[in-house]
Amino acid sequence: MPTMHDVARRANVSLSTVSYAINGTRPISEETRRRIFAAMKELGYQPHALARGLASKRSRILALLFPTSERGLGNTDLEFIIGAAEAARELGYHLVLWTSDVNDVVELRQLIQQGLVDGVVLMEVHLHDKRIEYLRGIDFPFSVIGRCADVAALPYTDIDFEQTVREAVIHLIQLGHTDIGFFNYAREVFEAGYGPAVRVAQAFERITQEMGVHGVTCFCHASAQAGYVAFNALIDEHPEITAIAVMNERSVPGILQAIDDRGWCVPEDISLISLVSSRQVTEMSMPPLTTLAPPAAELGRLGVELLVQQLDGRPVSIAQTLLPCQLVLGESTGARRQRLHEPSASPQ
Amino acid sequence: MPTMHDVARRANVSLSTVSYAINGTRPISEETRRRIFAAMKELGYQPHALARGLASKRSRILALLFPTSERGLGNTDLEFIIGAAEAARELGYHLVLWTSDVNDVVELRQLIQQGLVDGVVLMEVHLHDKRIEYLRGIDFPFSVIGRCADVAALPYTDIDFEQTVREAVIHLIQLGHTDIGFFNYAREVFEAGYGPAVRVAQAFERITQEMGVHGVTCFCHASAQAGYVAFNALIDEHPEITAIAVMNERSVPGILQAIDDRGWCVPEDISLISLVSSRQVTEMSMPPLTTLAPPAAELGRLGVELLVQQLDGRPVSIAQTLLPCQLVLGESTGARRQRLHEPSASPQ
DNA sequence: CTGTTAGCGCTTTCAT
DNA sequence: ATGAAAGCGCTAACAG
Repeated sequence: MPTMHDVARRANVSLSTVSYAINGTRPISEETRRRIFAAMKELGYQPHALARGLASKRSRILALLFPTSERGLGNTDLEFIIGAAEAARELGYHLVLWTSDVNDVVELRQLIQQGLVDGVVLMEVHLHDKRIEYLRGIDFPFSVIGRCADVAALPYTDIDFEQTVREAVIHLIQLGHTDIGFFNYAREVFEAGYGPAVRVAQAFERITQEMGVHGVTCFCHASAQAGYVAFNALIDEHPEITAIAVMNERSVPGILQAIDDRGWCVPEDISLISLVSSRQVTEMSMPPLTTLAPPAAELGRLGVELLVQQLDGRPVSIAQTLLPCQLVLGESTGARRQRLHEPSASPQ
Repeated sequence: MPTMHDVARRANVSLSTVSYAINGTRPISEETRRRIFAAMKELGYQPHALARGLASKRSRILALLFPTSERGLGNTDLEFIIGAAEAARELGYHLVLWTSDVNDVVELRQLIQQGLVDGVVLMEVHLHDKRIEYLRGIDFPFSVIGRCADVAALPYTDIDFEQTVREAVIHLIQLGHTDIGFFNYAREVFEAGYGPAVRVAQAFERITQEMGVHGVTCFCHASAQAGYVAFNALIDEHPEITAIAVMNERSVPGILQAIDDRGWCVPEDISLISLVSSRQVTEMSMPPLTTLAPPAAELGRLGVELLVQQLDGRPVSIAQTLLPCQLVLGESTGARRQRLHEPSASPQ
């Protein structure tokens, strides 16, 4: 494996000149740089990452911290990760995956003290996240996918939940729906202050009111069974509802089943829109769901870019970005119509 | 940030003694090692990963090569990754995620030449994989999740497709089914020699024959629509079929819809079993599917362990492991029954 | 059992 | 515009 020394000799220059040529850290005559790069190519030279990192005190390695044990990683999380990995690569960084508990500051400190990484990207942040406190305390570069409570000077990227809900509601209104149900996460999750649950709930209230339509919120655990039960309860109490927005994709199969059991059809008798579900997931439904697909890969990408911006010392003026979800039309939403069958409390 | 030098002075020993104490590379008197570790603790010392790697020529960093553009990321892939990441951590290694094209040997070479990683784990290998040829050629440590054609001396781990199919068929037979349909991937995929498609097909043929039941194989693209069409075609031609095993989970929603359109019920009129689908995916169906869930996390873990074994110079005698899928009972399989409604070629 | 020292391959002053 | 040389923090001969 050729070293810089080999390149230097072959190009008839000193070792340091090669270094400067590679890093562009100081002017090199055109002739010299040509020779150097030629020598590099001939030798198939690649700078040694560890040596470079040790000498420059910049490893060009980032860590992506993602808690494993949380609420079960979904399909979207993989896209985050891939997005982050690709962004890192394009920016000339390596990405190491670091699975750890959300609140385990000890492990985080160990990771950082090893001097391996220049900065970290956090996923699944809590509203009051120990890790963020710690990183702020020691002034170690980081960025966040999601948001904690105190976002002052926090470099983060997150989904624009306001826009997401607005677009969903507008879509339904345009189809003629004026009575809209909303399935949030379970009440516990909401009350624990899980960001997305809270933000979407607030947005739904505000926007339905603003638009002058009738909105009914209900909480629902992340399971088909819960969806089945919750749907029936909701419709029994609010038979006027003709469209439902679901924040909680795991409950969708149950909802669909409940609809079917009433002898209803989607979207003829009721429209269904999923609120932050990836295309992949919604395509697994029959009929394929209309959804507001989250920009998962972009979020991962942006998380990395935010971090690299800091590391490369560029101005980080606007380091807070909200990304919109994108309306993907499936076959689960349609024009409001009079239902052929009267709703009945018990199916069949 | 304290260095080894600091520890040495505080413990009143030479720098090298600290090194030896940490690495256990040579005997240290109990008294001395006590002092050293005390000093380390007091200073909160952590060895510098880059320096250590540079000096020892072992970075303790692994790369997970993850081809992104292939056949769309599945839910299982994330579990692979997590499994691998956790295993690496437990073994004292870091894991960098390297997304790249399956056939891009150039990038792989660049990665390796940087000297950053001690070895690589490959995912999504092809039967004739350029990367494997390359790695074998330069004798660089690696392991494989999946299998290529020439497995001689190949350190790999993969799903035991034979066992998977056998268990599925037995499950169905025990429920009384004797006419079983099998949905493979698309014909092109099969003919291109995609390992899982080929292996499962062979296993299905052999096992149904061996068990003396009637098996019908069909190919099907990975979409709900394809599933819908393929199911109807299959049943029209083979109305005797009462159970179906699906290798291709993306077609399942279409199959379910087709069943429903005939006025049939799952599992009363027909049983459905999914062949290598994660629990997560099968739970999204209504009813939840019976599946043979792949040991995704274990595969990832094992891939890393296989690699680390080589790196740590342990005997790698049995470096080829097949892992079984696990039968997870859903509600999509049940006893064979006389169908109430006669099958009809065109639904409704 | 412990210390001394020469690198690992590169960056970066300090000179010229 | 280029070179020489001092480290970065650690490992691993070599010496005792």
